[in-house]
Amino acid sequence: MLKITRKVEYALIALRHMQHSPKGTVTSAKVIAKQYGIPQHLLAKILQQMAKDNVVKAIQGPTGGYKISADLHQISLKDFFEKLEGPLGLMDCYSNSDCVQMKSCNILTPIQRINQNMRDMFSNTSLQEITQ
Amino acid sequence: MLKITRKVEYALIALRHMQHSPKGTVTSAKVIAKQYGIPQHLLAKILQQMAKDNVVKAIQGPTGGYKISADLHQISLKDFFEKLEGPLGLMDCYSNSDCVQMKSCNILTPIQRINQNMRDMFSNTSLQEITQ
DNA sequence: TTTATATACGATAAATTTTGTCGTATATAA
DNA sequence: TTATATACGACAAAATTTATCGTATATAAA
Repeated sequence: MLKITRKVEYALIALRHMQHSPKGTVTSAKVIAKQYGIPQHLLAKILQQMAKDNVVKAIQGPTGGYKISADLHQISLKDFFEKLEGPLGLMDCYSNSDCVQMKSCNILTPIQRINQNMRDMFSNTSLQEITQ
Repeated sequence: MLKITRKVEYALIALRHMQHSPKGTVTSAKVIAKQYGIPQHLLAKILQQMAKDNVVKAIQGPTGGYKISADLHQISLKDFFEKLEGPLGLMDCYSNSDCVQMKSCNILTPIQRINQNMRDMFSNTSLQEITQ
């Protein structure tokens, strides 16, 4: 419980790797996958998604790869997580709302408080802080 | 990602229910299960575990059930979560440590910081605050 | 003393989510 | 033209979560 997924983990590893590469460098999914023992195809898909989200830029063809295109200071961890995994919440009822127990649920409000704390925490941390 | 499990959810619901019952009352798993639409057998097991953890006390036989036995002010959400689900960490490497990528992992330190923030947050919240 | 109702607990099954693979298409540098 | 990269949907495997089942034991009440 309360774990980040491999998807997010791999994304962070890739970002941090690129952040520490010489400026202007393009890094292929293959290189990162090998270095960190990540399934190459899987990492590629994650990088593709980040490209769609305008976090990285993809360069095709041989000598192609990815490079960071966003200002990581400007992206909160919350936004990053949500781009990759959807709405952030301790329970599904926050994003889903089709819970039949809604009416009788007695912990909605209290959980909401913790939830807000968590969201605040991730809102106040930038991607840069993680990958720097 | 970053979700609490049903197990924890059900545990909190049960605790909150008991907390709001007249003092000295014993509540059976059945009653709570029915009221909140929780699988009865499953809830029973969770309550049994909480009994082992000395959070509630079990009374056997007909008219039996459970009642809160601990001072919920004294139990942090972190301890409660960990009693039910084991060590709390954003990634498995904190509890597991048999990760082959350990050496090459580049996000261990940064993740550790977030992790600590999360643990602090849950350490500084008492069960009472949730169930009150 | 019998019966009904509760907890106790291990085994197992179902469901869901996460994680990873495969195949094919397209772009492009050499 | 070829080799190597991204693009992307479909699918499969694995892991985890969630739920069920069966049987035993305790005990209050009839």
